[in-house]
Amino acid sequence: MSREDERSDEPGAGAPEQLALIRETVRRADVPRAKPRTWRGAALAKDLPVARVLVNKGALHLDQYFDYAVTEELDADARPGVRVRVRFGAGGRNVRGGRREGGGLIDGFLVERLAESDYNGALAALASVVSPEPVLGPELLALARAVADRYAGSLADVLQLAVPPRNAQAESKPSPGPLPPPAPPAPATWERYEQGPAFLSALATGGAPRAVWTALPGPHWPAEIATAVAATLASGRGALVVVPDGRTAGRVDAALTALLGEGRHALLTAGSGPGKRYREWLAVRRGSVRAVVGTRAAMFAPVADLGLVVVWDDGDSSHSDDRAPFPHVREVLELRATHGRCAFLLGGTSCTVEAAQLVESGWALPLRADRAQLRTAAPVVRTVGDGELARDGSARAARLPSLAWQTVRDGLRTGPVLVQVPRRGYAPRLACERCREPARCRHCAGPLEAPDQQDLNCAWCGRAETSWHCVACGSRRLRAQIIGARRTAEELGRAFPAVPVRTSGRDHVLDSVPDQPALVVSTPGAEPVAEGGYAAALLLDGWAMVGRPDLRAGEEALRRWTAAAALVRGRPEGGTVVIVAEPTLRPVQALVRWDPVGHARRELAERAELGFPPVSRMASVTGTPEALAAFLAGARLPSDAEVLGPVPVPAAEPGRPRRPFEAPPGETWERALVRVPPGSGAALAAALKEAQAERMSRGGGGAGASGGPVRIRVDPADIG
DNA sequence: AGCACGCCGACT
DNA sequence: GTCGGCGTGCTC
Repeated sequence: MSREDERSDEPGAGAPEQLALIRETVRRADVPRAKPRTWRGAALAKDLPVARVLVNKGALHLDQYFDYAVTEELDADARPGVRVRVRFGAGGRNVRGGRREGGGLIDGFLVERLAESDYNGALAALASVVSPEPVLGPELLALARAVADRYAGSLADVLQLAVPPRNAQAESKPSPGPLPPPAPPAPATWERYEQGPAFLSALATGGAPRAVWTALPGPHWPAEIATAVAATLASGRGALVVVPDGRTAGRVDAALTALLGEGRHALLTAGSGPGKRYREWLAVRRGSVRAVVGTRAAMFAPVADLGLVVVWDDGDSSHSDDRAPFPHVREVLELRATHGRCAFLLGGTSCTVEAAQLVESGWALPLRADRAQLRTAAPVVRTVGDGELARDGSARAARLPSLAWQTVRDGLRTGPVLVQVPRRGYAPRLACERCREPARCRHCAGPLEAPDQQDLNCAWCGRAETSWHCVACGSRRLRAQIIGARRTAEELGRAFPAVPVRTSGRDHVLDSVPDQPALVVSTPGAEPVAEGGYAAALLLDGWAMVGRPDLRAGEEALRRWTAAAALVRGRPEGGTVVIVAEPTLRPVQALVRWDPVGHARRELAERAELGFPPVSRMASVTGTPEALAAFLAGARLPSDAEVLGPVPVPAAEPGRPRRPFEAPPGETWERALVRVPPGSGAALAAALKEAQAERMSRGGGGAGASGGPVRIRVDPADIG
């Protein structure tokens, strides 16, 4: 392959002159088409001799197809969807003596075979077909295209996330034949939801319902997801389930196996290793497995005849990919449901603002249980606020209010008790000292910060605030919120010396704990499942959660609290939750009433009023001040776009690895936010992509005179 | 992004 | 006459 290419310019080879001739000819404007005839003497494929190739390079101005000539030798293997290698790069031009070299071998995907090319020049030949396995089908290509457009990213970048790296061993093994569709499953615990059985029968009969499902607390949701998958399989279609982490994937996997047996579904998680994962992916791609459960990369899984997509717990941050262009599972599955005409199920024990918006806009219908069902499934929730803590003298001494104390003691008589403690490293947010209203900028409503503990600045637009007062109560005093709960958990352990203490956290996550008295101390998200449900839970991270400097702080707090509380036994079995947090706080009230949907809807209404995502759409643009200024000056943003900032972004600390949107150590970068009203999101993404493409091709892209590259992120996660 | 072309001044 | 500086533009 490549050896042949490099040798072809040796003296005496007849082809170079001929090639030069062809090139001279096609460069003239009166010869519009390049019709490849020969390549270094090698005959071209007789039928459809042009291969349209997506070159695997992320740069945006390269976000286009390139045509290559298909030699007769590669004709049979060079089918649409296969991985190919091509020569790409400058130097492929007509050098002295008509030789052609340079431009390294680069990977790509063959997208299409054509009779002729619309390129005004001579085509280079396909260097090789990496493997005849077609990995990029038309549906996956269309999806990747839509995701790239949605996020102002390049197709190549998205495909890097969507198509796993090749493993020759996995390809050499044939996948087993597909099993016939199973019988439709019984609704089982779906009966607890008013629309549950109707939703299942719509799936089983080939329908495409869309639902936002507020799952009842308790252990049934993995089986409920499995039942929805089984109903879809019964209709002869495939199904895809995406969950936040491998542990959760394991639970849904077990539920699917229990319901459907082995061989009907694939588990796509990083935990299974690249070889096994690629083998499973291939089984899906080849149509021998019709159902998939996996973590976020599985959102692109090429399930044949997709009939249902499911995302569980869409508020979990790991649903957001950490590589460009940072697609979010919920958004990608929305695209799949819309384009592929398939059913959509978004489930969780809590409710994100985005999920509430899907219902509000009429795109999806709510799938909820009535209050009676909820009262059976949910534990009792009690609060202990600052006031009570202060009044309760003995509590202050023990650093734990007596209600919490009693709840733990009583719970330990009948089973394990969960204690949720905050993780380290939450930056405090400024709020009104009296009423806890977050301190916001009066111009753009961004969060206020006090970087030097002295002056107030807006984290979004950078404007200084010199005379802040609370918009809710008029107070002029601010407080930064602080924590002290980890020690409390340690003290609890000492107070019950006869009871074993188990911990679950970042580097040591427990899957489950037995149904025996124990104190289980866990950070949010790492809570083990208790086999018979927890007897009680103590949520000690109230302030840390609500005080995070993030737009989603309230929603995120409620999500983590409900996730922990959902592991506790229901009210009839005596399940009790105590949360140490101010009972007037909105997410605390929502937990007590177990009303995550109401909370999300209120947040949504506020976001709409303030012009926040997801009602409006935002994108961040980051780079050196010069690069950012040049980019914003050159971009043809939609007329309704509003630019906030720029503000300086913190540089990375020299020691630690750089986070995605930090400046390199020692450099000063800035960030601007661009926001558009509902309906202009696509126009914004297109404008940003166009401006980036123009910039890359003109300014040389690199650290040239134009000030270096800028980074674009649609739906930035960290907007304060 | 790479990378080669090409137009310029200094060298054998 | 030829080497190599970097500014400019293209990649099927």
